[in-house]
Amino acid sequence: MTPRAERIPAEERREQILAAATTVFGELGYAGATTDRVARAAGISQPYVVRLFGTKEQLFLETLDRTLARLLASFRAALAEDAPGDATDREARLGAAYLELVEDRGTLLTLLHGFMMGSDPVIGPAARDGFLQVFRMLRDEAGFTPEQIHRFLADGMLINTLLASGIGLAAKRDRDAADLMDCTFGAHVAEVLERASA
Amino acid sequence: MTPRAERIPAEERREQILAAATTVFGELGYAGATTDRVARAAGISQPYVVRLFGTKEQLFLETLDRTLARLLASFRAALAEDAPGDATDREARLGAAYLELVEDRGTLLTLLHGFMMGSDPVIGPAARDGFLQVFRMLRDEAGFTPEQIHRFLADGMLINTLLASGIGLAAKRDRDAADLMDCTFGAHVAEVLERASA
DNA sequence: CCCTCTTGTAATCATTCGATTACTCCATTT
DNA sequence: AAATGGAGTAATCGAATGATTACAAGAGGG
Repeated sequence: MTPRAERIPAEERREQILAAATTVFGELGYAGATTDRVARAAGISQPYVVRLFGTKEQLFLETLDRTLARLLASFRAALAEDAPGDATDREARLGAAYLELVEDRGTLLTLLHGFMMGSDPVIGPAARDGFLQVFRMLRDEAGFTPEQIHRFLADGMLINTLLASGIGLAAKRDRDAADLMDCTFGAHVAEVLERASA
Repeated sequence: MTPRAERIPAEERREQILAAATTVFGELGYAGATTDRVARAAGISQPYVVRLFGTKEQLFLETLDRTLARLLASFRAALAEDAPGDATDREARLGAAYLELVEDRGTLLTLLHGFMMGSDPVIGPAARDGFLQVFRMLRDEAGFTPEQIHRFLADGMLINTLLASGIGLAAKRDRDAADLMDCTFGAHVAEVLERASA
């Protein structure tokens, strides 16, 4: 039949699909997402997604790689800003970089869904390796102390979880939910989280 | 055909199924788990699981309730120990209670998988409500300060994520993985995590 | 002894989903 | 103008899965 989608170079189309997949996998997880939903989000047909990536598993792996690369790139950019080399200052800059990533819900949620798949024989190792890349970055490139690493990762995971649970939506009606977000991160971060949940 | 499974009162059988479901959902998540795997883990047939719980969704909701109840009960028991009422001391006792829960991988992982389902119209609200119950407990019953709540939840989520990712397995072979666990939680907690991942 | 209720299964159904196949359309080349 | 190859889809297939149905087997009561 007449192709509805514009004809676009395969390389560019792959990138569109990966962007769509980041959103869909972030929202529904690996098992919950379907190749058809990714295809619709990318504006093309389901078989084409499969043809360009081989399998759903491979699509997820490439999506995971892409989100991890974005995370690391964002951190490295924050570290590269010309600023005093103080460790506390670097911590603040990385924190700000993380908060900017929250704006693109899909990136952080896809990463988190990857971490949750530890028992998968293929995705599990890939996700663990990604986690370790982040760890090494904080240790070797950011020069964080163990305690700084601990705090940074813990705060990140809490943000991820609150984001994934969609508690920002509840915060508009539920007083306790709003309290929780203010309480755990202060008004500024809470506002970012709430905005991203909408 | 001759029933292989022993005849057991329905109420008791439900509890067995919920225990099995906690393990299976914790490992595979809601979408990734099948009613058949839960049934096999409980030693009965798949249709019987469906009959006793109606739908897979309902089974997950009840499993979630059960895990949340266990978490809260464990915390309340820790708070009830006769000991000086100091807030820092309560924090330590709740932390120890949490670490004990890690031993039963399924409980914490099922909760975490529930939190990840924020976009589900039925499970999402239930999971958010569960999160808020924990929050209110820390605030009202444990008397935690906002900063204490923040730290406690953040550490919990990091533990959950490391547990889910199965990084304890990698720690045996990968030096960085072992470093990560030691680094973020100190040798004691790292050992618990490693044991629970096996 | 029969009746009935509870516990449980085998068989099967309908749907969903990932994947495959065979095709169309269009641009470029020769 | 015919040939080639890349971009894309419709149709369909097979496996998996949640759910339904119909049935079996034992326990207890009258």
